[in-house]
Amino acid sequence: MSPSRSSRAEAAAIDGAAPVFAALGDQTRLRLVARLGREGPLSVARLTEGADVTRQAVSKHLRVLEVAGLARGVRQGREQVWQLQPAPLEDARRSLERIAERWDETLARLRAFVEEE
Amino acid sequence: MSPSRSSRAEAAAIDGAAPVFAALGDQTRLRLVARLGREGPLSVARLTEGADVTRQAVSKHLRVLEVAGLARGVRQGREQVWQLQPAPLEDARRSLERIAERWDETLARLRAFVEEE
DNA sequence: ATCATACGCAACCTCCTGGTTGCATATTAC
DNA sequence: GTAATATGCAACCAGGAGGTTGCGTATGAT
Repeated sequence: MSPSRSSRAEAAAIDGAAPVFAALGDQTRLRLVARLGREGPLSVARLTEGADVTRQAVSKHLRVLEVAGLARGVRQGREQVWQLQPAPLEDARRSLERIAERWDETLARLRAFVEEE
Repeated sequence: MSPSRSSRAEAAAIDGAAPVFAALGDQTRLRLVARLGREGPLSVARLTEGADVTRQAVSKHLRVLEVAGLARGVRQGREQVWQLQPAPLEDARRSLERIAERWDETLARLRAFVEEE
């Protein structure tokens, strides 16, 4: 296994994170995610209350979240109930952690380099 | 100060996070961020090597990152050197943490509710 | 049986995004 | 001074994203 810097696996993880961030990168959608986070599984209708767009728009956004793996919807009677899928959220969070951590290392290296002059 | 659930401040934090996620939600851009994280400040030219798009495209992406507050570029002679701006990255990470945490609470509540039946 | 509710599908529209190419400009190298 | 390098600016283009409206359909309530 190659050393810590820039492994294939890490590059793949980063590429995989992009769609998740893209899914989170819309205000309406991020609000949906936040609401699902604190109010638990919710139907499309209930999610539409409080969102300032049409039910159709909400449905579309939920579909996008589903494709990104961030949420899942199941039919219950005549309503479809959506819930968060925490795994990809965690992965995304870890990606950010890695990048920030690397940046700290980089800054330390640069400082050391400058001080050698 | 209001209690922990859904404060104005938190809502604002979430809304503010969306543009950051949007900026990270593009593969080319996320790769740039990752590279800046591990290789430190880099010029546009050096960032273009290794990116599979034009220098112009890279420049545009850097501009987007700048608007989102994620990176900053300074002129040094004839080249412009870009570096990461870790604060918004941290904020975004914290937003995800909050959502995940809330989700855990929600699940716990639901489990308790179901068991009461 | 009828009515209301909750939803999906499809068409459509507008605007933004990611990308390119061409040209102009400032800086460094020779 | 001249050539090469590093970048910015502007125009342009194709496609996708977010949104709406209209309609159809399944489920639940009365």
